[in-house]
Amino acid sequence: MESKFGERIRTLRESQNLYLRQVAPLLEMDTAQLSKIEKGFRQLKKEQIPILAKVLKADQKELQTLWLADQVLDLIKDQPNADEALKSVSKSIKKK
Amino acid sequence: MESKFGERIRTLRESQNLYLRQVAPLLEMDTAQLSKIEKGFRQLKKEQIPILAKVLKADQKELQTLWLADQVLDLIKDQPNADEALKSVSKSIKKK
DNA sequence: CTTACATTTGCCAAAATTTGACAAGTCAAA
DNA sequence: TTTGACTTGTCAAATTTTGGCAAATGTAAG
Repeated sequence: MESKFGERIRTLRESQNLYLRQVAPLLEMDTAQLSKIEKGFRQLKKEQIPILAKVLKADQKELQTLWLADQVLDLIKDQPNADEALKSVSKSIKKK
Repeated sequence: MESKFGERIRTLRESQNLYLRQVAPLLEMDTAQLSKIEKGFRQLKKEQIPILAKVLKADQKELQTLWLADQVLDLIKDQPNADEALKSVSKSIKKK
């Protein structure tokens, strides 16, 4: 599946010697779900990012960025003209 | 709602003096749906872009790019760090 | 004002997708 | 061969998206 966000939170979790079993309940899910999230098979709800950032003592902004990049990547994968579309989007948001 | 894709196909349709009633059946939908698509309340299925490009004598690549940009824009709107996430995605796809 | 016709809007149920929960599975260490 | 961490598969529930219809709106003509 491939997920930068998932890889990152797994690294963070492991570096703090936390088990899925310990983290999952704080996000109100079971270990199976969190495992899938770390492997990129499921998405964490964006509202849960701040909670996870706190639990993992991570920078919330970093996780939000990784999370969003994963979503975008998933959307555009296999799409033609993806790079051009991205450029145009970048312009659009700068105009806001 | 705001949709570059919708605005574009409406312009194309009108410039050729076609009615929703004439175009919608070619996409196997009713006028209400196509109206919503042009106004950005609904999304055209990406598989239908080539059909529409042909009907409207438009450049398929142009429509695909507009369509994808709309999808991305919808995904990232109101998200923090959107520009940073986009940058990172651009890098990712160049590595493929 | 009435008709005609293009478009829009609102609503609801059907279809599709995502999610949550659980059970069973793998794997490594002891 | 037992234990504990993690993974995988399945299935129904929940959520989101879609399709279709009917009624509303807008506009131009008669």
